[in-house]
Amino acid sequence: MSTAVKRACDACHRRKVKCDGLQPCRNCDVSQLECTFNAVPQKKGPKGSRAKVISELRENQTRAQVQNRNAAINESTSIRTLEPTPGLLTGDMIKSCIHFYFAHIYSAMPILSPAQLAQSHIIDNMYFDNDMYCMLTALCAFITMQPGMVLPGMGAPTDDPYDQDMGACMVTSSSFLNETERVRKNYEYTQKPTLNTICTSYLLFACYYGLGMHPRAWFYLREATTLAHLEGLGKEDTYANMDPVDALRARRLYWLLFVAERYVPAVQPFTPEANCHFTQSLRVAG
DNA sequence: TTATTCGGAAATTAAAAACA
DNA sequence: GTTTTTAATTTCCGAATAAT
Repeated sequence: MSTAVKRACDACHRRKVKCDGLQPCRNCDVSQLECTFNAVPQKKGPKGSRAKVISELRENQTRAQVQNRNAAINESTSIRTLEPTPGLLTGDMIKSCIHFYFAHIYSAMPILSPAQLAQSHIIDNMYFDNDMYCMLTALCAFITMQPGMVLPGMGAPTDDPYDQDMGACMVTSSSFLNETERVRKNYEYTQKPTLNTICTSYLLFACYYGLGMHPRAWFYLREATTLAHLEGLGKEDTYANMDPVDALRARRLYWLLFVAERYVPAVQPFTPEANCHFTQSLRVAG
């Protein structure tokens, strides 16, 4: 390799080509450029304390390691949090809510089938069926906020809707509500909606309506209605090929949505009484 | 085919640190 | 003080790209 010149001219420096150091240099001569040395060379060598640079690098590396670790933790957490939470929805809770539903709600909201929910494998398989899991969590969220509902393992209900048990019910209901929405992000429920998908949207509407969160409630009502139309529940032909039990559910669900969009009062502040009023208004409309 | 550009390896240089 | 280490800067090789 040829030795480097002491200093390359401005043009050779800019062009990153070897300068022969002559005046003018061969490159400038061939290119018919003025061969100049106007650039002021920078001072070479470290500036300031080297120890400072090393400690700064160490600090940066440590910071990067911490950030990477936090990112890894966040990533694993975000993946985990979209899965159903083991143990949150117990068999006892589901059975209690289903019992309460058929005893007090079914007459006003007959969108679930007693025969279908009586099958024991539903609870056993719910962790493998996001649609069913979300429908059950939404159902439990709605039922546990109903006045008179007693959580499994708690005492008899009182007449005071603001007592401690009622508070526990609302906390439980809220956790089921969050669980439903969280797990729903885990799969594309709008791609192949089922009756349970539409029921879940409807139950979310009912929950948020009961909580006085009307914009969110109307969002879910509209979602349920849109999914129902996409599935053709507004056409009689759709029911011809359906299982008779599902057809009955679907027909009731469609008309319940129809009624809810037109007759449920638009704005009400949340109170337990308002929640009762909502359930009663469904009975009247039905 | 020739000319030009430019990424980056290697060389150069000087300041800071280590050592006697 | 001298030597070693480290880091900033420069030179220019050679691959990629553009121009003819």
